Amino acid sequence: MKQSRYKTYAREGCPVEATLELFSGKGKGMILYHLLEGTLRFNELKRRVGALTQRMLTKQLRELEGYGLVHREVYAEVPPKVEYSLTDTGRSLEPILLALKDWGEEHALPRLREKQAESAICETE
Amino acid sequence: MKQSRYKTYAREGCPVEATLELFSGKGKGMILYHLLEGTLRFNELKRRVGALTQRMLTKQLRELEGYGLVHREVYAEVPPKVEYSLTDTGRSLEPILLALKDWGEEHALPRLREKQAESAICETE
DNA sequence: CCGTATCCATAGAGATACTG
DNA sequence: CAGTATCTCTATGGATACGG
Repeated sequence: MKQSRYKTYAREGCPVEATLELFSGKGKGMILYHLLEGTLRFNELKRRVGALTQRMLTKQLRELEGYGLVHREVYAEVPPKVEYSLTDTGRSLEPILLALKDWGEEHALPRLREKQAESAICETE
Repeated sequence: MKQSRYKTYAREGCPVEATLELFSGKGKGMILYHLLEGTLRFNELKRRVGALTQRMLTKQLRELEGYGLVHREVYAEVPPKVEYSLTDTGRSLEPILLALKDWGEEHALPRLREKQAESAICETE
């Protein structure tokens, strides 16, 4: 009855999809990747992540915290200071994040540039 | 000026996000994962992927084809026969897919079960 | 067998303004 | 500094039903 070396997972409980869900939502990949560096304050993260609105950054961070991947440390100071860091579970994603980065640099980015070249007619501003 | 061993990527051109975009859309992870097995016909894929409607499966496959990750081979027969397989680029995602699967089995699935236990009050049907 | 076409509901995300 | 609060728009995906 051997028909596959890979286990067949249906939707409920597919480990691939379950893991991908952690990254679903704009910017989660980037956030996690930048936190590999170490602890970052909200605005440091915001600067690194670039094109994410404050609202979105907050939202994604809360979700990541909910997953137990990110730790949020609030300091009772004025002005306010909040630091974000990876939990152990979050850090265990490092191999995945680095693999995503490597693949992207090798395959995805070159294509993006092609596409940008195609549609370079617009938005030269 | 060393401040990070990791390069700082803004949104445009972040390789992590660029790679993640390939997986965005319901079922893409699962589809790619199952195609690691080898060539599959539409309905074989449908069975493995389980809770994906025909419409969605078609849509995701078209997008993956568009990314150049999946090859679609149509046979001019009656009844129709269409086979899907990974391109070389698609196959190069294998390390990522396996890493996602391994992480999921170790971390994500145990949590899912917790959550399901919590909300087990509803939908026992 | 392998899809399209259509309609509809919801979740995701942008812009912007305000606050402890 | 580090967030909420709205309000709006679009993209995503489910449920059919039909077609080559």
